[in-house]
Amino acid sequence: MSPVLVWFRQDLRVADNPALHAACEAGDPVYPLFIWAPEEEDAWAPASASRVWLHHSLAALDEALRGLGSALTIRTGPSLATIAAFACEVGAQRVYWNRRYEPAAVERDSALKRALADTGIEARSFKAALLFEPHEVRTNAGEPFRVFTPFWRQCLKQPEPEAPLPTPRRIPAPARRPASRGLAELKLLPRVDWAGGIRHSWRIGEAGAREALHRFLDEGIDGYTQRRDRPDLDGVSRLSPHLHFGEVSPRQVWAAVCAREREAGRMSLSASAAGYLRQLGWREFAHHLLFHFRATPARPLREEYAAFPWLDDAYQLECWQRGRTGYPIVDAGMRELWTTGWMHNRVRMIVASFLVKDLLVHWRHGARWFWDTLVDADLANNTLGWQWTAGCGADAAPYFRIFNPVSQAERFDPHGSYVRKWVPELARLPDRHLHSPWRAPDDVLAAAGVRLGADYPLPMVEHDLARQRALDAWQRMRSTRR
DNA sequence: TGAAATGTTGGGGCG
DNA sequence: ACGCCCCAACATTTC
Repeated sequence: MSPVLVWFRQDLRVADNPALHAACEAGDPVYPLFIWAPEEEDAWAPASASRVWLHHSLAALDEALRGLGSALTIRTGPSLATIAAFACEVGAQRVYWNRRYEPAAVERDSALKRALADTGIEARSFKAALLFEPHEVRTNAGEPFRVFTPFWRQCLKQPEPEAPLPTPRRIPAPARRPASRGLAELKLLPRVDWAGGIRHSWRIGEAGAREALHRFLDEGIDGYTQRRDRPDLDGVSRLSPHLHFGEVSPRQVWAAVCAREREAGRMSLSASAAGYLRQLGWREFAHHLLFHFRATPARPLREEYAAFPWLDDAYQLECWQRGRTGYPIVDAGMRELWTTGWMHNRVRMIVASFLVKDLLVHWRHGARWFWDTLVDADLANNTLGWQWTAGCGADAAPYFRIFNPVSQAERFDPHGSYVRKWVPELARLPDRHLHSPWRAPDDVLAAAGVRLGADYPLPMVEHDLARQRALDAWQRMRSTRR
């Protein structure tokens, strides 16, 4: 008998779980373990919305494990001491886990591996969260990639991602269940329950992830390239939180998309399927960048941007956070985020551009707010997204690419149904005035029951002026560099 | 995975 | 018939 610990982190699933699968192979007792150690995540411990998700996802994992004859043991950190004590307690000589790629996790895990080896415990880690390991994809010069397209081309030249592993038929259980903390003791749920919108918007856990994937394959993927930029339509997979917590693996998504294309009788991937897989590619790219450029959560990859003259007005930041900027598409997005823990990606770009360029608030404040409020908050994706918007990251939008919140709204929410859903006080405005109510004639506003400045704010900045101000600030940064 | 400013072209109205 | 202007449509440049 050689018991083995399986340390769960961001891989809260039983299907296609390499660490769990390997642990079950020999028939020795398996101890599924989760350790709550937020202080080990540097400044990026799971925040409010993520904790809600984590709570329910752990409950779902425990249930799935029980269905397989096992159960989840919950302990609190620090990780090293907890694992060492647990291994000693149950006589385990082996600890298996699936790899993470955040700087703090990488550092902690490798220290842990060494420390365990010193005490004669075998530690093995597995690839589970990504299709391609960040250190295995390199430019011809042996450097990490900084541009997405060549990165993804290189990935597609690699051997095809492995087929997903099956769920273990049974998880060998020890004779005696080890002591576990109760999930409630972790206090992941808020004391004042504001999380109803999140619970209502999602089915959290592995079964919910599978359901979302199949819904998307059945009714979403065919029109993906046409519909993916339309927040008013139901055109995206909404898999991001499930992927973040590892309730579904990118390998499973990859395999399911390819299988569906074969069923549809296609010889090669449709544009929509390829376009969707390319989005998984952005996720891979984000992890590649975070792994190789570890300071980027706090510092711009393009160092000249460290000198950018941000304004950082706390009141303006708060208007943005609360969805009271006076730009309907921005406010709709920020309110969708606050209510559901998620925002459509096109709208993320619009609100991010507004914060960083129209308000000149440092992208780190935006990144932090997203970190607190998104159920899919992911350090790699969040960092890439904000540095992309701010123009200071890898393959970033040039700084002068400034979104016009009105024309973006007119293009991507043409009938206004997205704005009407999240900014109901404007719902009765006609389409042509909905996205720019300050330009509506008084009688139109009156007929729609809107008093600007009372029912809905006036624009906090004038976009044309704000745009020019941002370009000026950028010029100033460029001249101080010399 | 922009937007605005500027330049070019070509059709039509008009004297 | 011709030159001229206007302007929309499209292309290019610039931020």
